[in-house]
Amino acid sequence: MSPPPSSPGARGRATIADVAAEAGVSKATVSRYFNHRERLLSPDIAARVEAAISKLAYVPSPMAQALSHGRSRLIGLVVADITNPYSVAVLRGAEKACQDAGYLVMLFNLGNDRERERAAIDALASYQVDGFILNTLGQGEGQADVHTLHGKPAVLVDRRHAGLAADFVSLDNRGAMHDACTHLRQQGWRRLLYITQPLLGVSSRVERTEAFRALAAAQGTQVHGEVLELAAEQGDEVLDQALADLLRQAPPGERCAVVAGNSVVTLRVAASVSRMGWTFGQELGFVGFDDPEWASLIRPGLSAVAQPTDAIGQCAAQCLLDRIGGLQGPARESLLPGLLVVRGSSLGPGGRAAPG
Amino acid sequence: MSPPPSSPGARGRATIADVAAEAGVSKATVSRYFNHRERLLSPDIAARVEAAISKLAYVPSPMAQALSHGRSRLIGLVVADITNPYSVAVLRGAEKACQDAGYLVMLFNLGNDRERERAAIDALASYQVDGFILNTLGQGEGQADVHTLHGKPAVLVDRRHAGLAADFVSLDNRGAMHDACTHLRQQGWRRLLYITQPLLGVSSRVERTEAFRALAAAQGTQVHGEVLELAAEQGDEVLDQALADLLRQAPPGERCAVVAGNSVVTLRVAASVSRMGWTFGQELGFVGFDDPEWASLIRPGLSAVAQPTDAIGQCAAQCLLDRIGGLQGPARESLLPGLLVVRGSSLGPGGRAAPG
DNA sequence: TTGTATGCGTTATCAA
DNA sequence: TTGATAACGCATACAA
Repeated sequence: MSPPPSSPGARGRATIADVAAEAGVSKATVSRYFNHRERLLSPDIAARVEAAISKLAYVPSPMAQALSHGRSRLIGLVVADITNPYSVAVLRGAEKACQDAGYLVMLFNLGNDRERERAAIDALASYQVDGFILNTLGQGEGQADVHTLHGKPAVLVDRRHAGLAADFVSLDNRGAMHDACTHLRQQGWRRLLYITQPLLGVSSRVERTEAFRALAAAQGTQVHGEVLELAAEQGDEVLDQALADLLRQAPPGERCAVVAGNSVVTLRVAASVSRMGWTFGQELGFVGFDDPEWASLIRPGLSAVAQPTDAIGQCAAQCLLDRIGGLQGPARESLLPGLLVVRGSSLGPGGRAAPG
Repeated sequence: MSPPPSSPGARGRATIADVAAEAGVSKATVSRYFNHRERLLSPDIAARVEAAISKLAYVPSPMAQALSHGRSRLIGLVVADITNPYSVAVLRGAEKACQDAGYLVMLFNLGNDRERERAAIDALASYQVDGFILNTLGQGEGQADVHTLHGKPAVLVDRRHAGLAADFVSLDNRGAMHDACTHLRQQGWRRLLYITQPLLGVSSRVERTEAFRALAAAQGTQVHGEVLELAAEQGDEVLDQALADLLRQAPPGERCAVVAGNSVVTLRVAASVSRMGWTFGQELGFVGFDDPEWASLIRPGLSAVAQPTDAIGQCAAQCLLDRIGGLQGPARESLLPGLLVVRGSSLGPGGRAAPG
């Protein structure tokens, strides 16, 4: 209530000097109260400092700390496309983990403009972020290399980076593809078409495609596998034609199914099937990567490999915090398992779907 | 190539002192080059400074600038629930506008925990953000008041704040509800049920509900309107029962339709209709607020009021930047119009849907 | 155990 | 027009 000595609150918040004056000690002592508490501070002094702090509602300025000590308690998060539900889901997990650890997240959305990746990292670095979480293309003009990170640790999410020896967190793409294809084969779908967005060197797309090809090859004559790269620019007729071809070229009695590389593809496939007047699980089997909220609304329910997006985000954040904490050693790799959710789209005629 | 005088790059990036030494001028001169360029700097000195800057790839430290000058070029963005697609869509527009203006966004997700609103703002403020974009509940323990904002300007998105005289940007809820209800009535749907998430004092929900009630009342005997608040905790049977009741209680020949308050509700209604074995546009008419990407996949297409989320985000950011730029005056209010997208779900038996 | 002095990178005030 | 110098808020050697 009574105005403290050095007029805090006069222009903004109380500073360490205000607290020092209020407690009748030096600024260094107040600083020590926060940083080296028990080790070197006498109880009575500590009590006085504490009283002054709570009286003035003093909170240290992270900006000033960053300038002085070098640590900002800021995490830079670069995301290729915030429109992508996957990015958002990961973002959510990562942001929560950072928050819990006392870090704040600075966001930079590339809007799928790979040329801005470098600029994004530089901008974030200029704010002295303690580390990066990167979910980007990892290609193009301003490709990131070790030097780009300004000596700060980084963790890659979902997409590997050619010249970047950083920790990596992602879905176990190979395992997930295995689960999806095995399930389809067991349900009697013999002719598989994998549809993906254009690979463009994006590691997750490449890995899934390669896993699909490897699985089809390993099945020998039992399974016939093809791959279609479908670009956003390509009209719906391209997809419609591809699906029609798939069924037409199948030998009599060989049932056809589609595996979609992500929910963007799933959406287009669902629209196409609707246009053709087909029903999933009848003319065409289906399993998609990603499990969007509307998957169960499409009759008779779309089977999907659900990604543990929240866990991926939290794991990424934890990895990074470990590194910020000083953890040394070679780049680590965390591959989290997906969860196959079986619905009607992938069941054979006599099959039964799990509830939901 | 040759090591500059004061060893830049030795420990991190070049500083203003390095540039000053390289150019043979004082730090103040270099600072002036950035802040008061043409006004008070001789051409030859400016040229020398410029050369040194590009040679050392010098970039001013925003942290140091913030400490000294008070401006951080940081925007604090508090969002109630980043899981909500609406929040993300707005976030996207806002982040882009901020980026274009040279601002970076610090993100804080409340995860629907209204008690953390205060903590969120404080945390952001401690980083000296220049302003806030708030999409929160605006209620609960740590309710925000003017003092909470630490003297920084703020803009409210989608949800008004009781004790906060800040600019406000949102969908024109009344207009959108008018469009939705008028369209339904014109198509012959006479018995309307508005389903919303629990109001909880959230202004957008309250406004839509009030608008619905007002419209129904204004229609007199032509339209019968009811409201259902559906909580996430309530089981599906509650919704199923409500829809069944709606139809059962309708006089013979009076067709029933649902208006959904947002895409969360839309999802549940679609699931319920699926469980009942109904078809939209037949047993039940439908228009929903928000136009999710899967709206056209639900047969025969879900009619919706699409929000201009991107514009809302950009408008919010621009409002805030205006204030940061010093704009005075009373709180402004920007109500952006929604776009009614008509699909099969709201058409009468003889109606024709717009393509898409 | 505590206080003094200095640096972190920048801007602003005041002289020159 | 340019240069010293003092903040900005904090942490840390170093001295006491």
